[in-house]
Amino acid sequence: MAKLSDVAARAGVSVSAVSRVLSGDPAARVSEATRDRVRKAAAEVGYHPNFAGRALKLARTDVIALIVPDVTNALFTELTRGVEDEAVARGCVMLLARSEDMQPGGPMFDRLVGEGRVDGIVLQPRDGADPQELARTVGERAPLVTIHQRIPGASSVVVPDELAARRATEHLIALGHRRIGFAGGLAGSPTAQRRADGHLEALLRAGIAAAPELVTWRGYRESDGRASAAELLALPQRPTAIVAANVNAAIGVLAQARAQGLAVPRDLSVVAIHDAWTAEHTWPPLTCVRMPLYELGRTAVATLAEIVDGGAVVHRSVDDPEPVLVGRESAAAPRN
Amino acid sequence: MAKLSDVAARAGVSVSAVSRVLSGDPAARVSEATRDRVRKAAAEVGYHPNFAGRALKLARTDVIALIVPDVTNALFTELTRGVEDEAVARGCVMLLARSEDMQPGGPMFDRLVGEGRVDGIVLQPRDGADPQELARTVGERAPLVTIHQRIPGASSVVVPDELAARRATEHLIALGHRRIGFAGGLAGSPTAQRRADGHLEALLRAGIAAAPELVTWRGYRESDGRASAAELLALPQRPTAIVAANVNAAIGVLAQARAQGLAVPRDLSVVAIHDAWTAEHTWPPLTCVRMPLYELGRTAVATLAEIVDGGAVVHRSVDDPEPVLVGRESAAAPRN
DNA sequence: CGCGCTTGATCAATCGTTTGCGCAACCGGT
DNA sequence: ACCGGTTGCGCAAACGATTGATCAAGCGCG
Repeated sequence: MAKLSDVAARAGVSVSAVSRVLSGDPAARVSEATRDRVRKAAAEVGYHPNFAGRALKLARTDVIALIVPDVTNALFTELTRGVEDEAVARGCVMLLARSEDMQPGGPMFDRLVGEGRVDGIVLQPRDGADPQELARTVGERAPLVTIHQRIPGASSVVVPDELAARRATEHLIALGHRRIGFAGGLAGSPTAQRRADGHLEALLRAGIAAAPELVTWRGYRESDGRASAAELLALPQRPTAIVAANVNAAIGVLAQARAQGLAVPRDLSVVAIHDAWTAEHTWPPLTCVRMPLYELGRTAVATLAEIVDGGAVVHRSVDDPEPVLVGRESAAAPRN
Repeated sequence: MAKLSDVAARAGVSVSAVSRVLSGDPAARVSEATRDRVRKAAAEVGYHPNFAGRALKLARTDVIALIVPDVTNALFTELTRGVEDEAVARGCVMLLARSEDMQPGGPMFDRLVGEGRVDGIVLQPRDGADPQELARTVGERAPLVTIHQRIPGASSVVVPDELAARRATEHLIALGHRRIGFAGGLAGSPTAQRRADGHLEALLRAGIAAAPELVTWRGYRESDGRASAAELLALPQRPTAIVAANVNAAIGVLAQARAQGLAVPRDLSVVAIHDAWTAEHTWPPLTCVRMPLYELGRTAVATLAEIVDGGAVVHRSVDDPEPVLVGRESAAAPRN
């Protein structure tokens, strides 16, 4: 692999000159003729600055880690794209990690931050993770931006969960539903709380009395959604519609409905919060409220960059674009 | 962040001594007393060797990249786990590459290999990728192990595609099916070829005449499976069962069957090659042939390590555990 | 007592890059 | 011709870890 001194020799100048030219410092005093020769030589030998040498000198790796609970979750496609696009735009490479492996305090995590392999971390904590502990194990050791959730001392970025849930419920109300179940996330989870709030707000605005038994707190996974649906559909007076707080949970809701012989949307309407490509392939295709996850990813990286550069802790909500309803076929008017 | 000299100062020895103790070289001549003091001091200051310094000196980063066409594909969960486990076992960090940019030839890829950020690459080429071109853009620039597919000059690791397909078809034959469709992968793809071969082999062994119109070559995605099913189910004499060469395609097959009002498995049996958690949540849950993808991942990394250490190009097949049929509810005896 | 050998530890060079500083050469103005 | 001010470039010192070379003791042995 070509190094700086190779380029220097080829161009007949010193390594410092080459470094200055290639780093593109306009304040550097190098003649245009030399610049040309250097650039030409660099191109000829296919020079790329050695990562280790650079990182050692600059105390910076231009690597940021994105840690999510499960990389194969279709929901993370958009988030990941956003993170990566913004990272690339800032000249960084993204290191994608599964949080099972990257448990703060775990061996891999120690290597990442302890050995200085990354400049900063964008973390989406697992539901149920302890914020205090995360603050200790992560926040104190590396620049950190959390997603969906705040932890003490770290910046955070969220999406308008409450508004999205409200939109979902309002859509069902507009279709004529009055008894609407809510298949929510885990009780402790901040997003679960916000989404439940949004749902209740919609009911309130429509003058519909909220019934506690119509709200479950089981989680965002497929099996959680299925359990939620089983609970809601076992109610004496069955809901005619269910808002699933997560698109994966919604898939579980569909499965449970099918298992009970209920046709969607004829017997039960379903609206999910979040959109993902999987929602197009369910039966019926899921009506969703799409969240600005791509922008969430970009904003997270931008925020992280501020922290790395010494900026203050900040909390942002990504409100543009707004959550928008994507109508497919899982929601219809109730069959009186 | 604590460095070697900090530990040295605290233990009252030189940096070289510390380095030798901490690197665990048994040949190093250091007294047991000093070793203890060094280890104690290192633990006290929480020393982790600086990545950049180490990489610079050793010309090695202990990072391997796993490049797959699409990280959110549920199929990659197992593969990724295998790769990561083996990487960790060998003291490496796995860099999971997602974007189109990371694909060979993209700008990020150039940074990865050009800047020496990774020691080697485990690559699952996209279907339809040109082997010659990959050999040029990747194989010549970094140690490389490919998955599922060979490219010139690089080691490769595969799973027994042919056997798996044979098992799938044999299962349907055992259930009594005689007219069996095969929803295959892209025509040029080596795995598609091997799986189709296995399917035909099963028919041959059972003395069933193969009909070319019962084999499609559309690809592994959901939409491909759907198109394949549409094609097969439009045949004058409809197959009573379909083997989907990929679990994602199988989901598409289910969707198409449903769209045509066919009940699975009453009107149509479906068996998929590969297993993934998504297969448990379809309707009906998919009968699959599970492939040793976790072991594939581990073997790929082990093979890559050999190459990095100067080993010769080698081609392996992961045959343990064998492909095994996971019976769920999408396959049954044909009606009448 | 001196020699060779082993043991325990330090010195210093090295990896590739960046960057503050110094040093010529050259400019225009007196 | 002299001189302050620029311009163009190279020298050399970091950054943190590894490792061959080196060196001072200590020991056994004749």
